[in-house]
Amino acid sequence: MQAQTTNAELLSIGALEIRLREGLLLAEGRPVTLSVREFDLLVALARNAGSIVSRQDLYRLAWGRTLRGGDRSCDVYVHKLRAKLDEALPGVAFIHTHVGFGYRLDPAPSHPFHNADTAR
Amino acid sequence: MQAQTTNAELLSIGALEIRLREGLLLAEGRPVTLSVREFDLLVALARNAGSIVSRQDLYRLAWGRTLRGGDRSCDVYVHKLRAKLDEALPGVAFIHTHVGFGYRLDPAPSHPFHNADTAR
DNA sequence: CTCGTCGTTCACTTCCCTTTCACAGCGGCT
DNA sequence: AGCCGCTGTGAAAGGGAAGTGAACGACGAG
Repeated sequence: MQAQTTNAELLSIGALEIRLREGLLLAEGRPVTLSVREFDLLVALARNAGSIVSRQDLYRLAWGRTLRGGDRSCDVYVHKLRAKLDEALPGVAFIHTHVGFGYRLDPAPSHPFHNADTAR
Repeated sequence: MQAQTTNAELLSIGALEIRLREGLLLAEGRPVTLSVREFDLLVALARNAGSIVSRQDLYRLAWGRTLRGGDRSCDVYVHKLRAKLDEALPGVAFIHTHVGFGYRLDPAPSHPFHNADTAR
């Protein structure tokens, strides 16, 4: 269910390859530049891929301390991470928001249908 | 008749899998996005699957307070939940109405007959 | 010193959730 | 038929949660 064994040195999520030792992310083989926080956040999500992770848990996993009330850094970094992932792999939604619960990492096509540019 | 032990971490109703800790619902393995209220309502129904649960009890279980007379929020959320479940698993009726008594969760094929494409 | 990156926080916007209202449909009862 | 209670359903309103751009200070490289 997880992406890999907990202490593996490699996590694979869809077209993403996370090399833990090196702190390196590959998207379809192409390297993606992430900051330390961004990388830690991605790892925290990837280790629980398919499951919803609360902000509390995310913060504890990626930052190593407890989330204080009103702290939005989690959201900000999810945004940064999304931007980089979307740039690396447009059309694939990786991070899904579950309002009131948290975030979930899971590769899925962005907006398959419902597009229809029947123009107007 | 229940879906599982009361304090299990997982409830299974037909093709539905409810992950209590995460607040996540899976329909045939596919994640379904629910709001907090919708999820709590589903859990309340699922914990009593097969039995009729009164609005009073449903409200107390899902909202945590007592239902005031004239409050329709219960009905409204049953409707929302039905919509999402039907979208996730068309052709399966999960929530059944028992007029004057309450609602009952129980997976069943919806309207096996009643073919009706008499056109028009 | 100067520049650029990073992490954090703030302010503002946008979207979603919840509640409530209003009306329609359906039985049952008189 | 007409009345009435119960449920289904769409939509408006308000509040709260998440998205987003930018400022600020810290830090390391050059």
